[in-house]
Amino acid sequence: MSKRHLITSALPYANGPLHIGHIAGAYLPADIYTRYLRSKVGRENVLHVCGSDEHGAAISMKAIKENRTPKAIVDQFHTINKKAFQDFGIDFDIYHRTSSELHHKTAQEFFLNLYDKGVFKKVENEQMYDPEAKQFLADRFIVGTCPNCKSERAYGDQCESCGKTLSPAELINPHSALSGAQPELLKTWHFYLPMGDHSGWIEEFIRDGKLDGAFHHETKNWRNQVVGQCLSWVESGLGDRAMTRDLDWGVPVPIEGAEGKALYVWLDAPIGYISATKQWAIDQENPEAWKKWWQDSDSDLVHFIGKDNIVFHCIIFPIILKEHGGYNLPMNVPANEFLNLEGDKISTSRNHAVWLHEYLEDFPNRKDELRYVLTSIAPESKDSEFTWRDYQARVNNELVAILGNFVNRVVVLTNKYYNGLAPFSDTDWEITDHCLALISKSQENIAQYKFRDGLSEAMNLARFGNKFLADLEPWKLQKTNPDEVRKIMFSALNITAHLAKAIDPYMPEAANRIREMLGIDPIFNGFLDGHEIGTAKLLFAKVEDEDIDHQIQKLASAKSSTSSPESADRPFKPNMTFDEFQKMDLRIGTIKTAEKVKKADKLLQLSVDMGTEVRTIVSGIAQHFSPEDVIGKQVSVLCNLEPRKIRGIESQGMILMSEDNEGNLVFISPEKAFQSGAEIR
RNA sequence: UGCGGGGUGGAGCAGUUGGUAGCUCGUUGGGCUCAUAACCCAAAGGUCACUGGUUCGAGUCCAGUCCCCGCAACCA
Repeated sequence: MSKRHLITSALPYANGPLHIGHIAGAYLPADIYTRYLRSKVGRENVLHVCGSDEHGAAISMKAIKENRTPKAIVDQFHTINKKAFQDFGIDFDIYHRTSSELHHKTAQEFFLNLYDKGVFKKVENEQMYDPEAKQFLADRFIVGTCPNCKSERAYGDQCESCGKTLSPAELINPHSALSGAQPELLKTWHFYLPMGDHSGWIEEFIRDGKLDGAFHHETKNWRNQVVGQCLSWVESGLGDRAMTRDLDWGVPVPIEGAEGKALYVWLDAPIGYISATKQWAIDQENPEAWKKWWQDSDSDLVHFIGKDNIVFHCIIFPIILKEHGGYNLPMNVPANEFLNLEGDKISTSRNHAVWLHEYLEDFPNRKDELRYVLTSIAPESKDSEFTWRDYQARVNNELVAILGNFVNRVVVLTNKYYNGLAPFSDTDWEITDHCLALISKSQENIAQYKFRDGLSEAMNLARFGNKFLADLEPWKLQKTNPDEVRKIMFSALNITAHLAKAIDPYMPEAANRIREMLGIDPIFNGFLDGHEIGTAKLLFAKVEDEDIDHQIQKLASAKSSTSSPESADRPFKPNMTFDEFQKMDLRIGTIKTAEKVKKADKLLQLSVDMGTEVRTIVSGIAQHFSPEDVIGKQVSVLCNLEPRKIRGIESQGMILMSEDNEGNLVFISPEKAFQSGAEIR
């Protein structure tokens, strides 16, 4: 009986659509791995689960900002993303969601199990509460004066001026970053996971691949960045981590007296893999079937994720699974690095992204082209980059010229010489063995999570085919030795059939089209005498310059257009009184000196001549202007802003700037040279 | 500055336990014409970021320096 394989793909967060970075990072490698395994050990022994992650403060905040309900937001993106995955052909057995009742129940059961075992520490503390927004505030959402250095810009978790770690209660004059209201200190309590208690076995698990002293997995197949990041966490000491939040959007903590508390989203989300499996089992009308995937020792668990998720999947979730007991721990967590786009990182807020659903619209019937390119450049060991020119080059020079062309020549020749009836001959074992060797090399690479290498081995089969034809030149021999040509074409057809198998996990549609042309099934045992093949159809079409130009333009205009989510919605602020306006002391100043502030990328320290005095002002413009650029410039200065220490330097005012949608900055300057200190009214 | 990852021919990347530096694309020359001006062959092109060290021998190990990316911080 075959081993079973349970594959999970990171649950996409349901607050936005999917882009190519998500696909290249987790879903495409997971899909390739799944397809490979299904062909190897049978469909019934492989399960691939995923779903929307729909909880957490970020969705809650987005809902408040957009004046919608959290449910409306997650419904919207769950639907969009589910459809995009389907259209792209990611082979999930189920795409579930964490807002479902089944998930809530599952997560609560999990929590209770650990709670009863005393795994959590209940810690009482006082936490800031925003009476206007009516919610507890995360530490980062509280601003106040640092008790240590008196900086007024300290956050609830840390003061950036002196670097001291703080708790919100220590802040002097704290206020909410949400509403600006004075937060109240209310008593609350939370359950914490003392991760430090587990660091011993976690370290052994990550470093040596051992669990409870016994062999668990091969560490050499784990990626550097995964092992490195986990060990660095362990070495710097695992702390206590709160597993509950004071939040009304999430899985309620199922304990009496815990009303208004929800499970921490990172506790709840990975359990989503389990509840997804349960839902799948229910859909199969075999509700207990999920257990064999999660609990049988002959089932392998693999998590596909991006690098931002590493510690949650390699440290926190394993602790939870092990403490619960009876669950398998991951055999591998092949986390990818990040994919950049046209020289810049992908950014949802700046709309610098290639959205999956838009690609599918703009390039209909070209899923495999994107799968090919994203696999070729997958950020397996370091960040990599997608450019549209590269996409075009890879499709035209590799997919079209090497793969598509080879298949086309074979099918065209067979039709031409034999009227579509495959010539029958003895199997050339040298050729066949070579094909099988390439296929197994390709598959070994997949098994070791080296998808780029595996794809390249599959492509080598097409290269081998082209060379085979060029070396033997059947089109020349046909006139003098047609018998020999029959042998050659029989082999060429066999190579093509093997090629379909080799590319199947990577490009399932192209593989199917090859099989259709050859008239064969996925399980192929050689051509029989009298086998009929179909007519030649092009596997891939060239990508034209204008398509690429269009995409590049689209990216450029997306960056500056108001369609970006950040800039689209910038309503005017409420009216104020003339008195309030008069409180502002705005004047013209002239920049005399400028220098970069040490240890801060973005800060310039300026001295500004205000006529009667010279002021020191620290401004966050270092990435846009060098000191030489700004010396001598006349600018608008807000003079009576409360002085503030930034990086230890007191800033005595604020330079007024304007910023466009691309993030470019300009000074607000007088239209001609003017007297320093002149008032602006 | 803290943590992690990385710096290899024009571009994108491999280089396992140290032993003549590889792959894909591009470039140049040639061949072929069955094929989506596709395919095949050949060539040019690298002091493996830098500096020291260990070694008979280092891209590969050790130390230091510089640079890039992500996270963190900063952006009054």
